[in-house]
Amino acid sequence: MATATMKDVARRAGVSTATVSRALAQPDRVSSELRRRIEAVVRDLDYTINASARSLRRNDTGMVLVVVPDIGNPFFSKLLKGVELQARKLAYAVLIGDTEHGAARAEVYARQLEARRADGLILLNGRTPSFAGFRVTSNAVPRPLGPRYPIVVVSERIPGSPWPTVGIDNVAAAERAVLHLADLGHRRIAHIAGPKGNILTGERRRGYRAALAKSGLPADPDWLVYGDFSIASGRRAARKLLVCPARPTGVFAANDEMAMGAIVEIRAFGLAVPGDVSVVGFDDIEFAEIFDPPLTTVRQPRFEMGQRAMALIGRGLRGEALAAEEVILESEFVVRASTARAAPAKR
Amino acid sequence: MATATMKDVARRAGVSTATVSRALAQPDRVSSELRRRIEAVVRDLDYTINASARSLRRNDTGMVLVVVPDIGNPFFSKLLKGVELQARKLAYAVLIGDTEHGAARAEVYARQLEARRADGLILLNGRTPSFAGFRVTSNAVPRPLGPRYPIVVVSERIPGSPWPTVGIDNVAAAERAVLHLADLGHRRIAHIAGPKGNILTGERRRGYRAALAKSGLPADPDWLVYGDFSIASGRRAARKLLVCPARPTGVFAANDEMAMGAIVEIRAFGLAVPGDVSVVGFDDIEFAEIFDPPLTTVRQPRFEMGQRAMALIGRGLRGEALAAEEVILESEFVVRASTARAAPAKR
DNA sequence: CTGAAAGCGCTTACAG
DNA sequence: CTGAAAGCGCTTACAG
Repeated sequence: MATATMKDVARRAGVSTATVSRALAQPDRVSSELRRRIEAVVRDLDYTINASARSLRRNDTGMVLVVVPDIGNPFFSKLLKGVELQARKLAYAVLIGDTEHGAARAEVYARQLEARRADGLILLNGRTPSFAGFRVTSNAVPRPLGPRYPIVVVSERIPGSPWPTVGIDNVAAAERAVLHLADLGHRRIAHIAGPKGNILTGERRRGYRAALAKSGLPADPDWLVYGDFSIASGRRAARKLLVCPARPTGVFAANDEMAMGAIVEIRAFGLAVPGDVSVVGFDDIEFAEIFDPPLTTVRQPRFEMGQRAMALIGRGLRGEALAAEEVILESEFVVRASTARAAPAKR
Repeated sequence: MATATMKDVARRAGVSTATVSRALAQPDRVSSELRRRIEAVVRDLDYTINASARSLRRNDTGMVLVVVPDIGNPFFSKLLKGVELQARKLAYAVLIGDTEHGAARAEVYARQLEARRADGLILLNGRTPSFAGFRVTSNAVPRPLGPRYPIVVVSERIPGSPWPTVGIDNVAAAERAVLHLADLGHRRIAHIAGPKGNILTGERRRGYRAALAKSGLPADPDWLVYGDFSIASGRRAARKLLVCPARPTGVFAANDEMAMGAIVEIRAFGLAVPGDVSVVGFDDIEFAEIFDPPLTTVRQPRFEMGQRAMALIGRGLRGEALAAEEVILESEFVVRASTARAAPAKR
């Protein structure tokens, strides 16, 4: 049995497809008698509109695409809920694409946008998709000059991009986290950074260095180790730090997962957290609070970040031009039990 | 500047749109000279096919929809990666819809399928969408008899549904978990169950009861508490259990988050885990291993579940009829440090 | 190997 | 308030 089309509905209701279309999209432009009749037939035939046909005709889709580097990361899932909520308010559906940290997948999803399968794009992966209106064509004419659809960047800033960005002040937040360790008397403070290419890595590392400089603390290159935001990489990083000639007593990790991994490894090494080593994370994911010890960390307003991003998309969708403004939301430093005063003996 | 269409490409390459279409979809059906010329123009104009137009014409979309009850739950995110991997192999893109445990959102997403925005559907939320070909129409003729697109159910079985289901044997896995506690000498074993309507809740509760019966252990109604799979609900449940007249020494939680929440609360109460109370979880999410204590739990082959589900969809997409078979994958019981022998004094 | 033409299922000015 | 008709951008038998 073939799916019913609008034509079937029209025939059965004894009206034109134009009227059916109106009855569904703008009910008050149709007499109430016809509307009722049409609605009955729609139910009867179990009619559902063909989204492709409507999209083709109206040149919009009612969908927004969100490109995420890793859907398994709790940081993103909460943010996505914010996007969803706002999208619902605006009557848009959200299409999520997981790039698994890869550029190839990111291109695949971005192409969905180019193919007009979505009306807007939220980028969480810090990459400019190659389409995005920047390509210089073979005859050296840069075209088109602007994107044809709203794009908003979240969390992982894309320097020089023409799109609005929603995020926090990572440098300041990182600096504050490290100053907290310094205030507690720690003088050998290490940093477990994110992956090297990542923009957040640079920003948080900058905050780390600034705090060391401000506090007059040394910056031993051994104390800077790179991870990839995973628990496993936090463990690996900690193993390196633990065998440093000058072992750090404070560690600032660029996210909570790496902080947790580090703590597990520090304890396996026979040291106490925070007794021997204090550890600070970043993000404040749900598990941070119930981890042992509960993690001192930087809380990002993840839900709000998602909401704001989608709200911006909504404005773009309504025809407003989106400037390259930066929306900087407040982060919050949350002190829990993974940090403590440095042991006097160690100083 | 308007987006280039196939017509623009055709004109500029001096061929018909038919040839452009072929050059893009079936390159070897076009002479290599033309193919090259067309490809150059495509690059030049930055042409991307209009997915709506193609979908409308070909009556397919190259997309598969996955309906998830909660994208923030690590159980699902890993499963989604399995879906993604397999989808990529089959050249399909994955559209994820988060229902946030609600029926309303589930309907919204399911409607996307009805509207032909996807070619197949993977249901992780244990609900039959109201469309799905089961509705009885107003004139009492049940139609259509079968779904018009492949549907696969994962994890949360839908009893009586005509679709293939991928999952584990939850009853057996739960029974095994509880027998583990019984074997350790625990005689007062509680269960933190999932939410009441959920199918998994019933299955795991059944396993719990079967194990008690087999071990000749009492089943105090006070020891059965319902949660909602969240950390917070695990904490609430533990608070109830801790004030039972006959306090349990073993707890089987229906997922890892609730187990973790319970452990936090048990410790806050002044008891040791596993010293005073042993706790078993379910799922083996990433955090289970680095939790303190590392969680004894049931490992579900999440990635494989996703892969298998998508593989089934793939077969359906190739025209094969999908039977209502159950694909039962092996789970694994993982013993870690959250369980220990019952204290003899307590017996 | 290539093109002319029909048609996928809608929406929307336009006319009445 | 309603309908006839054009057209959105593709694909694909069919003919050559």
